[in-house]
Amino acid sequence: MTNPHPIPDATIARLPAYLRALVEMDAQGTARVSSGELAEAAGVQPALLRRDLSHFGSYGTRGVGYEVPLLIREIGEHVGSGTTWPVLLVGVGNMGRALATHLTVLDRDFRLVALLDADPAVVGTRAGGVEVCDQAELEQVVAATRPRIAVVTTPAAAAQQVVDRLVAAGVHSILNFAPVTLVVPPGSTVRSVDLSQELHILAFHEARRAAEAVVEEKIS
Amino acid sequence: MTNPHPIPDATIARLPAYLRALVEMDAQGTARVSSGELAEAAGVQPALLRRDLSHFGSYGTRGVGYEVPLLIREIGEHVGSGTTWPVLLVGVGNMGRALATHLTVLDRDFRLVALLDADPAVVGTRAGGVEVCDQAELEQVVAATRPRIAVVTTPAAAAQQVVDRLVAAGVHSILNFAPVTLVVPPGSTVRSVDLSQELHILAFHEARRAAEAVVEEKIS
DNA sequence: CGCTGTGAATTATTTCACAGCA
DNA sequence: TGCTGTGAAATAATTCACAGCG
Repeated sequence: MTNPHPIPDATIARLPAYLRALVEMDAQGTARVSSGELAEAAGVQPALLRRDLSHFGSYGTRGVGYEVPLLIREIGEHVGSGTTWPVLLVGVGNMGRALATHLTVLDRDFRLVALLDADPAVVGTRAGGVEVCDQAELEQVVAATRPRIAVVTTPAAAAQQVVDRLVAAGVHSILNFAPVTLVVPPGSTVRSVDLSQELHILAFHEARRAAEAVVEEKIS
Repeated sequence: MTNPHPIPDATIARLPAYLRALVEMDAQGTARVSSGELAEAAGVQPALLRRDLSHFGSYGTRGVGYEVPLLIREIGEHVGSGTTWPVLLVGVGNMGRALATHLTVLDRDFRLVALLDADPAVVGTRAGGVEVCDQAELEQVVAATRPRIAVVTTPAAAAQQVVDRLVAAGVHSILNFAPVTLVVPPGSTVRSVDLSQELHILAFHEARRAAEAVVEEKIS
């Protein structure tokens, strides 16, 4: 019923970075890594990497390290590499178009199965090799293409409504680029990426640095 | 020297969401909010909102709540609203172009001051109202336009080198969209946004949901 | 010997719950 | 009265440090 070890969210969020580093090592012909090497490539502390992996099992050899191909397989299984996840994208503006292309070109684990937009001028055009359908037909398109993940790049005002419809239609994993805080019922997952917020966080750090520079100047 | 209260990173990361919710409320003519209302709009618990704000001072009125315009001013000051931050973008591919437009159109706190790309075919074209310069001239462009924040949308292979040059040139805040783990010296900040990683995290949750559905089926 | 896996300690973050003020 | 601000408690995440194994 409840899991023996609920895997920390923070761990899950780091798995793709480990996997990427491993794939790169594999491509360069590296057969084994120590936790120190892999941790450095992924930008974390060695102990944290070992702890993260330990949540899933024991894949290393003491005194030696990890077999790269084995670890790729194990982590890959957890983050769903190998499977090809069907993805729906809603909102084919600048950003949506760029993401559609990106997705189609760059990642073999995800396949764009449908595009939706509310603007009649955009419906019927193509992006990432897929024709844009009318957003009004969201439910039918979901039923026909059965996406497991949706990317939302609509204007902020439309996003919550779109997400509600997606969830009702059975799409429970959503990646949101619209600048709004979205709510979904438990059992569904939203992750949001927000350019403006990211920049404001950086601006906070910049402002902080500027303030410190002033203090240092006063001291000297 | 060291700060009296180091403000938690987690708090900083939430400030932009609070600010956005407040700005929306202000636009709708709401003059006051309780922590409960604002917390709901930002998708957090009321106590967490109050704790976050308390790191900066005491802006509310007991028994009443917060004055929306006052709080906008206070939070805005911390995340650098009001100032216009000059931003440089490196790597004018699909994604770079979309972000350049996005940035120019959507946010008054940030201004695109320069674009760089390594591809001679792209140099000289325009995006977001700015002409693309040669990436080889990064140092000169930085010296001339003095960006405080850089957005990196180069291919993965080029990103670390670009970041090294940016940091050396005095740009200490970087938003990375390239699919690599970047390292910067202490005193600089990188934040990374990675489509593929985000999708893999969602895939993990999807896989988990699928597994649970199977378990439930077995029980019934 | 060297590196993994992991208890224990530490640090960070969130939530509880209520005193205190407008 | 009702809501803020905040000690204290609870929870989550990370790091230390070392036993244990190949």
